Amino acid sequence: MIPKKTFPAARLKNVQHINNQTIFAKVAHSHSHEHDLIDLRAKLRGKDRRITKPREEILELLGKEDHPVTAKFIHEKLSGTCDLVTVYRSLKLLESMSLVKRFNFGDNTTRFELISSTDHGHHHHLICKACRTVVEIDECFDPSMESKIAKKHGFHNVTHELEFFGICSSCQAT
Amino acid sequence: MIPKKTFPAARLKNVQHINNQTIFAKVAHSHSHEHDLIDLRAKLRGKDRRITKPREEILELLGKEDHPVTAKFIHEKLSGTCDLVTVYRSLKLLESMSLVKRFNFGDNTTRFELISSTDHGHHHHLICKACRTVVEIDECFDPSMESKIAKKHGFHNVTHELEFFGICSSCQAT
DNA sequence: TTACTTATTGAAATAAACTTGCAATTAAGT
DNA sequence: ACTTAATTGCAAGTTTATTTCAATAAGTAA
Repeated sequence: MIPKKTFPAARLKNVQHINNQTIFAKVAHSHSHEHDLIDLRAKLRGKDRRITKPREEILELLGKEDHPVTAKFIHEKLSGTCDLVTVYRSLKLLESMSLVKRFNFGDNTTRFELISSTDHGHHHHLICKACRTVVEIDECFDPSMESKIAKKHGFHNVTHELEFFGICSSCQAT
Repeated sequence: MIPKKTFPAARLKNVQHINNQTIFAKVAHSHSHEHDLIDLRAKLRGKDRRITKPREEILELLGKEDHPVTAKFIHEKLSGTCDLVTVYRSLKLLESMSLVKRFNFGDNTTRFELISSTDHGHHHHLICKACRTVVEIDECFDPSMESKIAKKHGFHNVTHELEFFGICSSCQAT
């Protein structure tokens, strides 16, 4: 909410700056890129589900993105090929098929990211509170913490969402 | 979103079950309870800001709650004493004064919690994906991880949001 | 290919969360 | 008590996401 006001332009255009981290991510993605479409076909087969142009296009677009993006962003990028409603519906489907993961960076909009085969979608983000630049983070804490918490409170299938927030180097200057 | 459909009643009533953890939290809160109002007065003084009934009431209500609650929930609890808009505005003010913290559990609604003097608002939650029960978590990972990430990417003032999700013991049965 | 079945889409309406503008109110200094 | 301006309430407006339903198109079988 705070950055929404302070940097409307950045939010509107959904700018996501490039740095070493993201370039790396981009390379990693383009490798598994066409594999995702095969995955889509495989998962849809024999399930009263259909392989449609919007679904393929959204998956392809996500494959090219370095960071989680909003439904609105996808719709704009696809400019006219399908309705925003279809984007929402497709993302929900792709999520249910574990091809896409949903993120929330605290600005009241959901972002979606392709689940890469390497980390199974489990990684975290470092977000600049000023300009909303996103950096992908590989590090994670010791998984024993999770199982300890699960055991302590009698929960099963415990997972976690972890995001880091701060001020990036270029925003520190200004 | 998924639990929204599966358990509409739980979400509607904003049910938050009681267990050992939450009872503990309640006790801890009621101690610092009146201290928060003093805090409010101190922070508002000499700043062209006013101590108003809605602000006091919201702070008092949050002091009695064990878990983050929505603006809507606060408005309903306060039943008619002030408008929902005022709740939103007050929460924003209280947040800016570091008296309240904003949380996002991935269901498209913001929840607010009083920042306790003991942990300075830094703690995490374990949320049941089925019934939305919330448990307060004291554990956190080694802070060196945070500084490492900050340094690596040239970020300053790095903080984090960490939430755990799973299925609670009573939902496992059903 | 053609026909058939039904999942999927688009468009409009709806819902929910949150914000904004403005006149009326009220807290706080004098 | 008077004055000033911060705050509130109400109505209207945004934004994000979902639902309804007729039209479309994907997959299957002849």
